[in-house]
Amino acid sequence: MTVTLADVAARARVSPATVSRVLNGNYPVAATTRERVLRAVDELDYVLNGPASSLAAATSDLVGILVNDIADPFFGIMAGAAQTEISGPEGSSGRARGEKLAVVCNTGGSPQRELTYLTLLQRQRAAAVVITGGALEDPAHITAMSAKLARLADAGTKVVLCGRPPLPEGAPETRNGSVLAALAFDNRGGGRRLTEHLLTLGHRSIGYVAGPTERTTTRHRLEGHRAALAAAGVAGDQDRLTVHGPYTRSSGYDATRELLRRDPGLTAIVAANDTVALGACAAVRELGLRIPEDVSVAGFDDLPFSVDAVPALTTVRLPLFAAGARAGRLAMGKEDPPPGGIATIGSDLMTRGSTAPPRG
Amino acid sequence: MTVTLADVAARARVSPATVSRVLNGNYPVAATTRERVLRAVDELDYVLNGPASSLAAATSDLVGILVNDIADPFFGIMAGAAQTEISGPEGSSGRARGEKLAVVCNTGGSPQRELTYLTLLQRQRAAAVVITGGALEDPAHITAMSAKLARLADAGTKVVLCGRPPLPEGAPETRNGSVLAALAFDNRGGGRRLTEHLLTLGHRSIGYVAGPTERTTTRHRLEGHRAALAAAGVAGDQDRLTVHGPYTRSSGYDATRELLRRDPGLTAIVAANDTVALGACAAVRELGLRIPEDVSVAGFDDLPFSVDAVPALTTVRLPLFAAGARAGRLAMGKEDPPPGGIATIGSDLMTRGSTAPPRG
DNA sequence: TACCCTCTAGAAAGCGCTTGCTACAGCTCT
DNA sequence: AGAGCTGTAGCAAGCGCTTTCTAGAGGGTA
Repeated sequence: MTVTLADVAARARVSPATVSRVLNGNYPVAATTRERVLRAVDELDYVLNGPASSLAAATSDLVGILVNDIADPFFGIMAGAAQTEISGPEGSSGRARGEKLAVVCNTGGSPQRELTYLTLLQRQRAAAVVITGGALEDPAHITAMSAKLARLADAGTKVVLCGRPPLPEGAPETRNGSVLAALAFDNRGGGRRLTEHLLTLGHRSIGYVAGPTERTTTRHRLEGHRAALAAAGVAGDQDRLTVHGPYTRSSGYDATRELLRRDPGLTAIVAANDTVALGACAAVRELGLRIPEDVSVAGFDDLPFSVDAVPALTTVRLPLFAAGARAGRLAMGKEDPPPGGIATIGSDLMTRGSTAPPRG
Repeated sequence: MTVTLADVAARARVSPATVSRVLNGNYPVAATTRERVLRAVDELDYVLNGPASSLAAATSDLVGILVNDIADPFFGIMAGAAQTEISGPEGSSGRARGEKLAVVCNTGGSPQRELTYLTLLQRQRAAAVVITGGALEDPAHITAMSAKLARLADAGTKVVLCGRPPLPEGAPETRNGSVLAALAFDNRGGGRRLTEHLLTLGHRSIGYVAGPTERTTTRHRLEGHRAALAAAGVAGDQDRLTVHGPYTRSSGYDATRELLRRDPGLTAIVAANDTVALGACAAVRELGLRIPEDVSVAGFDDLPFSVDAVPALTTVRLPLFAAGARAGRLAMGKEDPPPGGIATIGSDLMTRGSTAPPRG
């Protein structure tokens, strides 16, 4: 049988209530008594029963972090940063006050799974939930998400969005009220500056390898791209110069071959993110073209490996770590939410070797 | 107030016991009754109280996956695969039987945090724990881990090691018995084959950028490397040709500069993993040397980006996804443990463009 | 018709903790 | 010296489920 609070109490010759209070540190206990209790805890190797504790206290110390793809450093960096803030600094004992169990849940980009995880976290009476990454723009899913988040908020769970725009405003109950804070990346602005950079270099025929359709991230980056083109008066059938696909290397590879097949005169390829850009580079090279002499290639996110690509990838840096950490602090109540609950996180254009003026 | 089982029972005009049985599906309930209950659940938007359920049933549906660095795809791939097996296929409702909440916990490589997470999971009465990645070879930590795992096992938590060698055998109670299965990568063999490949190409002066000391992964890969050298009769002060550092790009960069400073005649650099290799490549290039003409560079793991390095990285492929998935199945009891609870997972040498015969 | 199954459903006893309230010892204050 | 604090500790009532045991209904068998 596992050791219970009562066993510790018996050993320390106090009541269970006192043991509980020593462990929670939320009630005055005489130093000598505390000492005795802690010794008993150690001697018996007692570990609190989490479910019982959560049930009685009607709260839990679980904090969920939802990510679209755990194998993608884009999410890993944000999640890791958030987790650091939530779980406390390295070396903390796990017995301290305010310690939370930060866990990351991998939705695989599936809206269904996203909802499932939220339900499971609701079941566990999670203290907070951090949802990272772009959202699916399907009306049914948005409605379901809004309802689910509202219920979570009702139950006292703090909801923070990180790298995701706030919920669209809808019926009163589905308004953004259930979300403590939304930290949105400036994908539109980043996309625009990136394409402006290419335009400044002299490019006029630019292919775009977009992310999956119906995702906010995809749409915003693409909008920024097209806004830049429009502002520069670049005409052309943009739909023909755009191919959608998942955020994977092979998608970048396939899409780039397709784009260069459609229009061999392209002088630049903009990819949905760095991973996709890597695939694009591979495709360009395979066609016997040089980067950046024949074709410039650009990515987005500035993941760690991007600077090591050859040539180094021109991309848009997103402060993933800082954003994740901030989301973590918000979830822990260690930081005040931005005014209106919404903050836009800026992005930086990183100009590197993979982009250059087009030939002649 | 949130909706409780009793509310649902009242609405469906049955007893709470019946509702519980419908939800758990572990007791015969007449079809019409079940129908009525499920309708009530839907109408009230009822979500089970996890802590209460776990308390009463003395089990929980939490499964923890421990990783050393969540921002590293090495762990992300394994964790994602395991999670897929544990959480069920995409589209499952979360209400189905056998559904578990797979969560990943980021230890950041800190032994302290590793233990903390295990305690927290023990608190939650986790159904299973998957521990990924190499272990720290500190006697005190090994003892603490063994004791902790034994307690987890006692409490009915299944423990699976993935990409980590079995616990060293010690006192009876700390024997491997508490671990359901250990899936260990053949780091030694992979390291040996990699170096054999370089030796076959003709290299005799090989620098080694090792991982952090006191880690099983580091030691095994290095042992493989040295075994190959010894077998080929290559002499030399190997300690001088080895530099330790974390599994990061900058470590690879710094260590490589140091190695080439110590011995400018090196014709090859073997890195602890692909990320480190990327840093090594950057350093080599910065010194005005070409890869592979002047210096060959090799990595380990075959992470997705490695094939896109220029030149593509010669490395050792580890079946991360398959191993993670298998660990997940073992944790779920969907697969029988290997004989003796220990399985060694093979590795494949991937010969690519970053290695070539030395000059002259 | 009487008896014994088989099915379903309910009553109720916890699961191990938290916390509001009560108790009382030792002081301070008047 | 009596009243009123302050500081500690215990009592006991739940928290919302699960599950054992009990009970009644319907039906087959002798």
